[in-house]
Amino acid sequence: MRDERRATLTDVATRAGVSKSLVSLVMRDEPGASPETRRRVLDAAAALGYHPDSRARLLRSGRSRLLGVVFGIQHPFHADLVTGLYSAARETGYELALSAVTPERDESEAIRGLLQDRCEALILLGPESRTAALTRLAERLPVVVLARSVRGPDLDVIRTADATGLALAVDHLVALGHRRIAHIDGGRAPGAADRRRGYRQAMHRHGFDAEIRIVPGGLTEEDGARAAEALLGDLPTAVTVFNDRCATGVLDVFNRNGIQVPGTVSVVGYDDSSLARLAHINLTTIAQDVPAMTRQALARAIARLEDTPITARESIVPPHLVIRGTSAPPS
Amino acid sequence: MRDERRATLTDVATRAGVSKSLVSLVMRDEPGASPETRRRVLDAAAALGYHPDSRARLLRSGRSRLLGVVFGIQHPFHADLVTGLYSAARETGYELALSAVTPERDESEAIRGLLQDRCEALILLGPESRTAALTRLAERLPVVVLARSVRGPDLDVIRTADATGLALAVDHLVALGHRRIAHIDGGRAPGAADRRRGYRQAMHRHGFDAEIRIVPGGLTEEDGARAAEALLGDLPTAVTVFNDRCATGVLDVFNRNGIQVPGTVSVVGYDDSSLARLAHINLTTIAQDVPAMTRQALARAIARLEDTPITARESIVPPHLVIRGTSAPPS
DNA sequence: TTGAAAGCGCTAACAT
DNA sequence: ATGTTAGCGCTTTCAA
Repeated sequence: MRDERRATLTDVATRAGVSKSLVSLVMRDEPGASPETRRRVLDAAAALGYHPDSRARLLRSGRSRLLGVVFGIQHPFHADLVTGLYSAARETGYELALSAVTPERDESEAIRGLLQDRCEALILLGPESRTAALTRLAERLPVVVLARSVRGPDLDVIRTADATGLALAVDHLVALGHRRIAHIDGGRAPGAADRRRGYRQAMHRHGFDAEIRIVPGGLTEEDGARAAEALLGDLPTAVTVFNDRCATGVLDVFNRNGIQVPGTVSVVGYDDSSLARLAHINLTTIAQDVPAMTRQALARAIARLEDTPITARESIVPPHLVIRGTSAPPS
Repeated sequence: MRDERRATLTDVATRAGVSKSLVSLVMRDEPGASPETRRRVLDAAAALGYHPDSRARLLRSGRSRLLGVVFGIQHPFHADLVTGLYSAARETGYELALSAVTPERDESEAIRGLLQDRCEALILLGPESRTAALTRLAERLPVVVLARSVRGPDLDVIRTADATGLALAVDHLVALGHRRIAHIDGGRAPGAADRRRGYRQAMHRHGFDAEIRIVPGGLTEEDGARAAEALLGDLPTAVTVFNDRCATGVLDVFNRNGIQVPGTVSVVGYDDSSLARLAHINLTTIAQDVPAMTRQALARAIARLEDTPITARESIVPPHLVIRGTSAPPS
């Protein structure tokens, strides 16, 4: 069974008693074949279990219609973005080729794989590569950077207004009556600098310069746990955290130490990842607009490929606050 | 820059002043070209920035050397498996093609994509498809099922001895002095039935039939949290949980309710996912041998493709216990 | 509406 | 050691 050669276009043509060209047209849903022929071809194809060979197709047409996506497999928010990208790719005529960054497979390797697959454009999720490397890459093919802020001549960037996001968090907490608000940051992670700045500016705007307190954090639960421990000696009444994953580490340490959330300390995360939505976490957080971001990323990549004129290289998507159970007035 | 046509084999041949065949040989590192020619070709290729076109190559050679991998993008343990698969694929001469299952993209769609890419074999991580569908698929190409137990004529299965895993967990707890040990199960998830059975058998073996208590759980933090709440009214002294993710939900609810872990209740997870290893979670768990499983999965797929004789269709990898901080003698 | 022929970039079989 | 030829499965002229 497995050894039967796959059916080819020629097989279908023979069986349907027409030329290859006609079969080609029909398979691509192009006009130019009579309804009668169309039906015959379709029948023959079905009977033979024919599936077009994308490689040959692409080889001939000189295009792959493949968009490469580089993502961090350990990163929950990237999972959300990939989910969005798949949805956005529907009906565009382009396919996604995934390439994961793992602890043992770095970004350049992930990118190399996609280039070899002849992807026409690349979408990079929170890439760690240096700006110079990204710029060089963008000389070869369109590159869309998602969820990281970079400036490069040929780079398209779709990102959240991260500073605004943190301002929303601080404003929310201030509105609740907080003023001793700390920030657990993301270190050198993409977006961390902007979020730090947003926090600082918002605190300043409210006249709480004296309360500004930035604790070194990171992107993982572990980083959050460590940061929370550092906070234990001198608790603020509220904490904004770099991301949801880090925030769960914070919550965990607070729980273990009998610190009520939001009773004693309020916690606000960032990303609105699936983590935050879990009933027992129920984290107040800043939501990045994943559908908008992924739709735009795809649209941008395709526009570059099809030479559609584009004005802005950078697109900044506004975030919004999602109030859940970890924020309340100070006691 | 971007518009320059990519260099082809012919370009390199012209530039090096040799035939295409020679270039082809050199690029594939095959013997049959003089060192002098080899150098000239390599120089020319470098000068032109030539990269072989894998599609054309594969079209011609009739093979894609592509192994399709279907995984759940929201599933932390799958992330570990994919990481292992990438490492295992190094130096095999085969490449991995990833296809994700997302909330909006089901398994059959993920598989369809890979088939269209002309993958030669498929590796499915904890597939949800029905046995009949998997069997039908296996008629078309070699299929290796990872981390799920299925029986089908042409299916290769690599999985952990899940019943043994739960026996290890129960034995460990019994050795510590526990006898009121509950199990939060995984419902209909892959592996759940075996783990339930392992729990039941181990309890029976220790003569604790009267203490057998199975609580409906699931794969997510949420499921774990719900199950833990169900337990609150009548706490056992120890709980074995379907997987680590679910166990973190359990831990969280216990923390919130002031229940000491492991003081009041011991908790043992399953998977040894990156989650369990986090310092602040520090979960005692059953480790699946990811390197062994992924190495075997790859080897099996390749063996099928190369008609290497294989005796067993099913390979059962032994798990082992990883003792961390969530298990201790009952108080 | 249909078909014949050329060729995408490459490898394989066969010459030399 | 090197070159020539044919053709993988498809799309794309172009002609009928």
